[in-house]
Amino acid sequence: MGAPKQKWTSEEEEALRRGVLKHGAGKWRTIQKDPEFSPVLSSRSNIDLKDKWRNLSFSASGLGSRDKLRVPRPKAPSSSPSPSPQLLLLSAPNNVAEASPPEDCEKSPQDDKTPSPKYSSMILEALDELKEPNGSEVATICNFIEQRHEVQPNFRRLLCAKLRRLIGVNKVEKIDKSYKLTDSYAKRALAPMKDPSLKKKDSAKSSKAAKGLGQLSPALDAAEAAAMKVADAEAKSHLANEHMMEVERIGKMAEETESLLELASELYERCSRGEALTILQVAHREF
DNA sequence: GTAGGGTTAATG
DNA sequence: CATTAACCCTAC
Repeated sequence: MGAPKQKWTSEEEEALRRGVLKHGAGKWRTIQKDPEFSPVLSSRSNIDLKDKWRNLSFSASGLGSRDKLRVPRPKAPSSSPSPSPQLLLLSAPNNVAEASPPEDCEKSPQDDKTPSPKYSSMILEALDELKEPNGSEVATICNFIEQRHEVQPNFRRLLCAKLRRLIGVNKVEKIDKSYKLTDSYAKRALAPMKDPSLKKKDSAKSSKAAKGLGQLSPALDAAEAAAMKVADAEAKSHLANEHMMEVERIGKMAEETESLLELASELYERCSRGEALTILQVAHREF
């Protein structure tokens, strides 16, 4: 009818963010009924909240275009004072549980009419198979999948949405125009690592080291740097005794890197919203 | 009620 | 013509 699309206003978006901070992501109905947000979100359903949060999350986690601030909001400090000073807790909506080790690696016979089952698997499979160090562009992925399975004519369009979704769960990362598997996901997906004979570790981790890192976010840079250090340390330690120690150290590093990334996301979010933070606050996590 | 897949209008 | 944001549908 007369309303093609009802775009979200800054107020609605703000209410949603605060609602999630208060009640947590997933409690859409609760947020929508909360007297604090209900006036603003009256025209939105709980599903609308969920969808909007999904878009927001993907935008936030999709690091790549940080130059473009998505805050056309006039931002009036006088009328709309900074929201809840007490919060935090909610890290980012992006790092959700990605528990799916036994991801079905179904071959999906092309003969079988598989209308909906696991396009995600095909994409991950394609990315894994292509192994492009710089990532694969959508056309490549599309082509690859088309060769293995019958897909619908509008598959390319679906693929874009699918990729975005995979990025949302940190299984895929976007580099410029291309997509590739995330380090963390690739590691667990294609590394049984079951070598009882304990072969010597190959130090072929230069795949991404030599690549240009300029377009990655600082947080990811840190992750990459940590990964490189880990790899380096791994190559250097030949002593069998030290091996275990290294493993533990690596695990710890990975942990720290992850939390650092989380922190970076939080900081970036806040800065995007116009909040000012001091180094001291950051150092003491008092924000 | 929620999560996720999928579709369509809108925009660069 | 590719991508995004809002919307819709279905399974759990």
